Amino acid sequence: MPTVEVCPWGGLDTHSDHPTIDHFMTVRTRFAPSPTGYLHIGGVRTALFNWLLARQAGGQFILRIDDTDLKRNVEETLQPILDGFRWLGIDWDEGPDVGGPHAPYFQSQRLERYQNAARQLLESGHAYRDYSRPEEFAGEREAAEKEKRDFVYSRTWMAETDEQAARFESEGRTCVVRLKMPREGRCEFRDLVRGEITFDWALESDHVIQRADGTCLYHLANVVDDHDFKITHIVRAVEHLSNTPRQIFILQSLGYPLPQYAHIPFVAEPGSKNKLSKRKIDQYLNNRDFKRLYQAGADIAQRIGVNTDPSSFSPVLVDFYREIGFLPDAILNYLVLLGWSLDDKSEEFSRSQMIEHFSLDRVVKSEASFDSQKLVSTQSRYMNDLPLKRKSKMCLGFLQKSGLVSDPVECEHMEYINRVIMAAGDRICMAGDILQFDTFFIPDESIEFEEKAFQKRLVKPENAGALLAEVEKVLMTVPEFSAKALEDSLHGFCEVQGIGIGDIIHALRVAVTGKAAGFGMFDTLEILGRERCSNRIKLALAKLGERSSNTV
RNA sequence: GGCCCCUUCGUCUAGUGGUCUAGGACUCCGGCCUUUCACGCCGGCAACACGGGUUCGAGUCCCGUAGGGGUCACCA
Repeated sequence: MPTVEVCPWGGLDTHSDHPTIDHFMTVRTRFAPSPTGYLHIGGVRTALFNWLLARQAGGQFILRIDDTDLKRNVEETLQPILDGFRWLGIDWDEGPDVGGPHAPYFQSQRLERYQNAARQLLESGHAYRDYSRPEEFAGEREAAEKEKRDFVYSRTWMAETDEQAARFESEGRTCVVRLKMPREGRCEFRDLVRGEITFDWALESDHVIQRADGTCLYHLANVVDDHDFKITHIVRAVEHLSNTPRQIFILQSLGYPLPQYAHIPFVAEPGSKNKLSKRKIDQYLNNRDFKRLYQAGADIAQRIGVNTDPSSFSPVLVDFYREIGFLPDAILNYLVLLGWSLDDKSEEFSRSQMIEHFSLDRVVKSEASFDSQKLVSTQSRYMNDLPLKRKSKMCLGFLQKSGLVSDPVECEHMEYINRVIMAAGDRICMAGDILQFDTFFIPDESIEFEEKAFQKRLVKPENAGALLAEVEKVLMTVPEFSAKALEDSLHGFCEVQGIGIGDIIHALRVAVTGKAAGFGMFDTLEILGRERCSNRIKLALAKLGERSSNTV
């Protein structure tokens, strides 16, 4: 078996120039997460590419659970992953919860299938019982390493007949099943992203596919399942590239057709080419942009009572974005451009546009670093395009979770919230940003004046207090308390006083909001309303009076 | 270390031998607008890893070198 011809179902010529889709067969792709308790952003990217391919071709996207080796509570650790996909709108046609014609979709429930395949491999001579003890096998490998030569197992403890097996067993040995890999020739296959790939068969070692206790290993399970589920395109991260020869060997030995392979680059760490990992958050936090995103998220999370421990709350995990009010479409748009592009200009892709335009032949080969800035920028664009109603609904959730607004919300209060959100405009990037404008939702007496701003705008300018007191009178007498009328009145006031509008507005802003920066001044006044503006100005003046009497 | 893969601005990318004096996006830096912040608008900085070929001509093809990454489990 020196060379492999890639030839999937339907007689598709994989060496043609149109490798993406075979119109004669249904495209079926899959994503096979391990139930780890969280959904990794890199995994989402891989799933997205698979999903896109299936949706584009009108095929199926399957979710299969790789739990062969896991003793932990699968249900509990799987749920966050399913929730994550649902939130993102990446739906699966077959898999957990939805079932399907090839059920079960949990590898832990398919052991028998793998054992049958192992038996078949044994019978056809493509695998053998190996009675070596672990230290014996390892010893051979270490010896090879020491002598700096390629390791080729001697197969000393290989049993191909029952007599041989009996002899080893009489020595008290137990056996595993190993692949009997070819020792000459090359394994050649075509990768939809990388082109022709070649490996020497002789360098592939005899991998174990079944343990002594009868349980089977990942590569066997993987290949058997992909075949059983009729997967046509294996789109996976490039770290699986070197696993492909042994999988092809299993496939071939079992007489199964080969799927199309596409090894996509993985998502790399910010500013490096290492694979993005959940465990290295502390290190990523040294990256300015990454830290900024994390901090923005943590600020929001703290106010709504979400744990901000970076081991479970981090920009590497999808949950992070859901917690702080990102839009799924924005995340998908960002991710689809991480390793894929349509042309030299297109940046915006709705779901349907992604489905329409995505193609594996435009996937790049090199790894793409995770860039939190660009993700935030994409999110910001999507948020600004969101209709007010949806934006308000998202923001309302955060106001309620932080206790700023009652749940359920009163109808007339909703109108007030809408006005705040409209005035905030693009200052709200993620929905949780609404909490930065909490000043509009607190009782007047709870207002806290930013110390620095208070000093600069109220304490330091000599006549600020007197001016502010005058302004308060003006506000009380304005016939209509609207942004437009307020603007006119205040401009008029400034003219009379012979000052610029800038001489009063900063003090006014600090007085009514407590903050140095915010939305348009007149919008702010209108939203707050006459009475609250007056209350707050009086509070500010009182505080100012306290100050001067203290310092005198 | 063996094998495999990758290498264009800080980042994501366009580019398939000839207006590429390398285009776009994000970031960054100026300026304008302005009552603050943000937006917006205008402008700017910034890249073909290196060395050999092939060719009239190379970011684009070939060969080396260097660098980076992945993988070499009775993990997935």
